[in-house]
Amino acid sequence: MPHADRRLEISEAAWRVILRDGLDRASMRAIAKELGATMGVVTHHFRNKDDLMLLALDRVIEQTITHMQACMHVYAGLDRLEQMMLSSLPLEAGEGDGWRVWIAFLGYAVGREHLMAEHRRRYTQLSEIIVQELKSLQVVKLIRDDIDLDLEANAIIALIDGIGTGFVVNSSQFNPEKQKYLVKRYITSLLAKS
Amino acid sequence: MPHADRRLEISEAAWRVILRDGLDRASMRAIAKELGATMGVVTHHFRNKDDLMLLALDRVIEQTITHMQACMHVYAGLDRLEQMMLSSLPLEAGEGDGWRVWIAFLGYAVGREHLMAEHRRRYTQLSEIIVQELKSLQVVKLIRDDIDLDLEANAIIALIDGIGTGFVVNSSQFNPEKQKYLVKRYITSLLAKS
DNA sequence: TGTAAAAGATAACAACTGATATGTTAGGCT
DNA sequence: AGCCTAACATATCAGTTGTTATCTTTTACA
Repeated sequence: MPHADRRLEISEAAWRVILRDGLDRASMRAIAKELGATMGVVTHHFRNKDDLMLLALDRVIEQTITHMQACMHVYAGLDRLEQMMLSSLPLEAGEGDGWRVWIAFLGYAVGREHLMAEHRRRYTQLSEIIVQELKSLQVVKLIRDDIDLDLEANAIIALIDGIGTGFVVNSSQFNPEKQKYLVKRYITSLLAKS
Repeated sequence: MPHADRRLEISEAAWRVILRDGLDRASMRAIAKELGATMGVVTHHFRNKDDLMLLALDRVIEQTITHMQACMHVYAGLDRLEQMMLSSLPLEAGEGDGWRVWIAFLGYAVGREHLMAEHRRRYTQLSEIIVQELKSLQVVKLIRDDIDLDLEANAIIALIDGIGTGFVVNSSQFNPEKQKYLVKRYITSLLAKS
């Protein structure tokens, strides 16, 4: 495997082309040009285009999960759940790029079962993390004990996805405060009655 | 403008190609072949490819809104809000196709501001309908009067989007009962205290 | 310093794209 | 019948795509 750093640079150039021109116009030539190089660089570091796109896609979700797990080490209890949810959202301006690329790839996966399976794999992975988080909150009786953990985890992902999608379509409708409010309100609905 | 019926047939063929092969592989030749005809049919009824895609996209959202407004005439009160939300969801098997095509187009709109603006237009339209519905429920004191209507409408759309997206990625996680449960639970959180 | 491998550049390829021009057929109207 | 227009078919165009092979340059190491 050639130097991983160069591969990352190329995948970042791919991101920029996708964001500027669209995923279907992110040809290997356009990506090389964005990088300020020729096609030879791209073909030397990637077997084929699918190989390149797979890395670009991986970096979207890996970034999310990494960011999320970083928050998990800092916080605890209900704060941790809140931060996990907030860390995925496009709170600050410019953080919408990850969401835009992700949506481009999700749309690209329609009609490509193997790519959709990759998305499904990541969804399941994310769901398991949240289930475990909810379970630990249930053990210490911070949230209700009659919660269907699997369903609740999927509902949380649905809420985050919905907000992220809404932000991509119309960023003005979800400023950071509104995003935080929706997350906090959701968590409140899970609290154990005291 | 040539016969509208034929244009609809072509746009339906486009849907089938998009669902089977992906949006970026829905070439005019592939669509014509799916229709059982040649390119001449497509070029005769559509100015260019954008014209075709615009119609295919319009039919996604128009279908949703039509379906929603049909429910609005039948039900009333809180039931009406519930039905409005449920009517957009992929409750029955095969109803996910609309969602799949919509997601394909949303991903396609990344990097194409004029297409994203079209999505934004529809989002706003949908939001206004829901705001009006919530307002009428507030007037008759069925839901709390301290609700930020704009934010709440966007939150409802976010929930629906999230569920729809989750269904497209992994249809097994949201069977009809779970979808209904999430919608009902959400509506419950809006109820006026009695 | 010499050399082998990695990195990159260039060129060519067949396949496919959207657009367009032109040829052919069918149906309605006078 | 004659004619005209919509509907469709066919062919061709330049441009772009991913892939591959073959060059040149740079880098690392002995």
